[in-house]
Amino acid sequence: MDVSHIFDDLNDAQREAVAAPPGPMIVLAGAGSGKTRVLTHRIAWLVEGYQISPLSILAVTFTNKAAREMRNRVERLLGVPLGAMMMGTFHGLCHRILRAHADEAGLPKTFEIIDSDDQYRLIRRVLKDMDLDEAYWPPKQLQWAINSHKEEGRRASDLPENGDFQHQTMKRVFEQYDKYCARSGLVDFAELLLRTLELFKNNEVLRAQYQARYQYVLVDEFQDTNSIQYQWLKLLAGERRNLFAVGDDDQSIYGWRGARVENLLNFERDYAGSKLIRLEQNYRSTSTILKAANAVIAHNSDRMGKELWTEGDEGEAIVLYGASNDLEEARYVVEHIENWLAAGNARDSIAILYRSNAQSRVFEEKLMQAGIPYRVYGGLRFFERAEIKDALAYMRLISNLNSDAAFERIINQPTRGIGNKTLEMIRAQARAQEQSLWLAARTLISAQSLPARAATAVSRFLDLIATMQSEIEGLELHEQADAVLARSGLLEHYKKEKGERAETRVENLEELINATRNYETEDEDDLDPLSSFIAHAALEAGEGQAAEWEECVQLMSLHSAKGLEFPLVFLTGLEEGLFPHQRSIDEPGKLEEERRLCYVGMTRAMQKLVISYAEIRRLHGREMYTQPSRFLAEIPPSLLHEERSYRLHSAPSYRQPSAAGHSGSAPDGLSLGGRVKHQKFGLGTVVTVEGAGEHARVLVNFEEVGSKWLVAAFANLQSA
DNA sequence: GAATGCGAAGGCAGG
DNA sequence: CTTCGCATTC
Repeated sequence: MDVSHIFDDLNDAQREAVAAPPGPMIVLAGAGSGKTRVLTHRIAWLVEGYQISPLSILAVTFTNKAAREMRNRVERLLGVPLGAMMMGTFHGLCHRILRAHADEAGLPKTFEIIDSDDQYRLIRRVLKDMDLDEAYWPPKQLQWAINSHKEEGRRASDLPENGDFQHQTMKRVFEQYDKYCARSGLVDFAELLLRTLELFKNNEVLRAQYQARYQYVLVDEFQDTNSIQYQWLKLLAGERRNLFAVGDDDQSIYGWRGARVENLLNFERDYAGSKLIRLEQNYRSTSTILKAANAVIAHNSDRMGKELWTEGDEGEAIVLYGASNDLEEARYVVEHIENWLAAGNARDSIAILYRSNAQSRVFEEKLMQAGIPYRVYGGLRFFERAEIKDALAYMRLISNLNSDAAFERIINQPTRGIGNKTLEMIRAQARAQEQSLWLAARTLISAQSLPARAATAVSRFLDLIATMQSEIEGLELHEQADAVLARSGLLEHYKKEKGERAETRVENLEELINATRNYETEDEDDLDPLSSFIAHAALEAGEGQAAEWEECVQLMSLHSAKGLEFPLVFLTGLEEGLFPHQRSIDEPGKLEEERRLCYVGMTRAMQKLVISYAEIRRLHGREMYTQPSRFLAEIPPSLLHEERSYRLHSAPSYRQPSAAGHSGSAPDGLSLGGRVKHQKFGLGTVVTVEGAGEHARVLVNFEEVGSKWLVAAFANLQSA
């Protein structure tokens, strides 16, 4: 048998990983070391070399995009379609399993997936029902807490009974929230995973069935798995222990989302005799870029150890640009882009990376002025837009009348004379009877307990939904969508609205019909097309903008850049407080994650890397003095070519991040993160410095009394 | 009940 | 600087 097409273009380490005998195995794959190649070739080798049926292989990824790409590449390698081979995201796979075994999992057949926005609304609803003040119980925090618990495999009933008041309340909200979900058949993202894990844990028959089916399990981006995902994988792999995990501890950047790098270390402990292979040869970047990235990441402790190298050229020095302010930073970046383009390079060879999405605006303005097409990743995705969510809510309600989230969203959208008062009565009824809003509304109408006007409006609405439900039955999916948009009055409502925004909304709605037309129901789904599409919309939020194939400069956050590569990369906003982010500075663990983020950013660059920072940055509508990021001082100076804006006030200070670098402008001795002592307030940390000289104000976070704004000239702060 | 205007609060990363 | 809830007015 000729298997040369599988092994020929692999290096030794890659070949060793691909050809390894079945059994537990970790591939520690550095950035640009051919991770996806190893995964795809491994699958090809299992199929051709070991004659494993593709149906016995399960490949798990984190994004739909990665799953699609893997499938395509394996198909190309093997030259045959993979058909029903299981490849997908954790969430997508769990969704399928739960659909197939809704009964066993204790879910209604028609359960629907809610995204984080729906979840947020729902939690606020619960808080209101429980008479809790949002000011004291921030819904965002509760949402975060609930999700974290679920990601660790804890349910409300697992929380201790005897915590303090805060924990007690948290527990109650959690309980109420889950009750609400159960009542309306809602499943959030974390629940999707937890439910499936519990199903496997508690149902031996089912577990055995899946273990028998998936004899080989492969995971991509293993460092991003959370606690239950890892348990899930272990359960599936079972006694056979054929778990092939690919990951990179240095690229673990989703700790805030529950990801556990420790899983990489636990793997070796849990699977005695497991094999570990390092891929350290990089095929992406110049040696200069790699040396710099290696130097930065070396400042982290708790690494599994890995150093990238390349046979490639040294390449150009990394440019480090110190700008006087954020506008100037953007000006420089755009100027640099113009030169690069003038040299004959393509626009899509360029990426501008930043820590937080808010930073994109300045770059957008300057690019627009220069007439350079660009594309911003992130931000509002297609299926997250208000008008699309409205349209989907109609579809959701039609396919599941008990969907309260959908009901609330559209009962008065477009306005049909049902106000808060009426809605509140329906809610009260629903709460009292523990039934869905739909049922509650019906009850109220038949009991004639609503005012005449409201009753007419509500029964009109109920009739509308019921009529639509019967009208669209049996139609093609896109005809259903079309009918829903027309009958609901949504399209008309947005058409009547004036302004540019309304126009894009109408366009988006039309795009939604296109999306339904192109949507192909997944093979093994036994759902009706409409429900299938709704689930698809929740699981895959879609691109930030409708696909424009014009060649564009790419703007994106560091997080969304993971897995991508560009000849020219701008790594911007390297300032203390921004990158590393303020909320990460005090905790060593979080700081290391920021450093990994920096490493991810640097290793995106193939030929040229430009790093920049600004001395003054406008943030949240305030001008702030900033200090160069500590990460800059971690790059060997010999690899850098420094350029600076002539307007800079002071000598470069990034070499000593802790020293007061702005003696000319910032008040003496006060630097961000510096420890100070105030006569009355005691010890504290400088959080923000604003203004200069006599007018300088500082925000100090005091240990005893919290944050206070002080005028530096009068505060008489001593450095401590 | 709907439209408009005001003040307070929140502000990171992503599926 | 924005968004969102709330109160006021129509």
